[in-house]
Amino acid sequence: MSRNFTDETSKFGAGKEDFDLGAFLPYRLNRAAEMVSQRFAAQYKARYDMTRPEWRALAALGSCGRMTATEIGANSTMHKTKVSRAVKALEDRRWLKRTLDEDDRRVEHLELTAQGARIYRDMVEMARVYERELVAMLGAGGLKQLEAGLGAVECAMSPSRSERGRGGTSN
Amino acid sequence: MSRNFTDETSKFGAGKEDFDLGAFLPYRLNRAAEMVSQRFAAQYKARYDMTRPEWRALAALGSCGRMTATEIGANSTMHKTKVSRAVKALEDRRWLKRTLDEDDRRVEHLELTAQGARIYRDMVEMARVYERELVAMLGAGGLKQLEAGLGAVECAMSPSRSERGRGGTSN
DNA sequence: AGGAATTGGTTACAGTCGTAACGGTCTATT
DNA sequence: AATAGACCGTTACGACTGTAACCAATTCCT
Repeated sequence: MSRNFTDETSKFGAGKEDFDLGAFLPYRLNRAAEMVSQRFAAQYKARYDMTRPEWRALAALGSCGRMTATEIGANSTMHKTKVSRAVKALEDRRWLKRTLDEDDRRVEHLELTAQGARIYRDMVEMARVYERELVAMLGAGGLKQLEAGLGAVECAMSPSRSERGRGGTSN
Repeated sequence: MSRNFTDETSKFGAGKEDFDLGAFLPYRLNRAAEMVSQRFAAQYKARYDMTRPEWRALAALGSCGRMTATEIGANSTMHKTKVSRAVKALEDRRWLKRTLDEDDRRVEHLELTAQGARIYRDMVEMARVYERELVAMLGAGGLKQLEAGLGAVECAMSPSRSERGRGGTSN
């Protein structure tokens, strides 16, 4: 039949094939990210019925001032289509204004409207408050370690190793 | 019209309303998690055409040996429906066997088949290799900091604060 | 005993996502 | 000048997801 993990509800008799998903880095990272960003997402979803792509696009535009869709994608690591849809949603709410480039009529410059800028400022305030809460919960030490660890990941994963699956501006 | 972020492509003239998405913790965590788990997901997707929920369920079953769908959800933090679909997919490939509980006929006990266990062992090997790669890229220091930081997040977010949006076993 | 409430698990539905294909525009090569 | 290639942005399509509703079995309470 199967093998030796039949009556034991834990993993310690098998010796070699014990694997704890809860200790697996990708899993832990995902879970932490979900928990941390879900809380915030719930806030802006409740307040503005905004999706995460929309918030990212808004944030990019708010801080950079005027960009193309491609630039938003690069800045906030979102796929083309996600950006396209988010931009359309923001435009539908009149938070965003498109302007065709005169020299190159493929690109359109995106800019927040006055109302969009108001929302952005409010969102930034929410983000700051949330981050303060987060820092309070993490403690100064935890925060420092987390930031260092994230830095290491970002550094390790960026444009390095022999990428086999292609990089790009996906998800 | 709008405001004062019209001709500056960066953020330093506004003084107060500069906000860098790239420094925002939820965003950074998400990005790191995506990068780290995407690489691995690409591997098992290519090798076994497995989705992430399927891998999580397989991992839970492989290490715990015999559980109910609800237990899998709790162990791997997945929503009911995700577990249900993943279990069905695994069953369709004959990697998984269901058995109705005699005493309580609502619950079904799930167990890997011999073939499922083989796949699991292979996947665990892949996971270990990948984690070693990861550790090599992070460096011993980065790894330690990341784990400490993740620990802080896990500790801070678990069953604590006055949850306003309900917790649960979602995504 | 018997109805209400709870639990395990599935599924219809609407929303979201990425792939791939597309239309329109620009650039390079010939 | 004309054709091939690259690029910006959109969209049809299939795959995946969570919400809510559901069925069936069990437990709780009176």
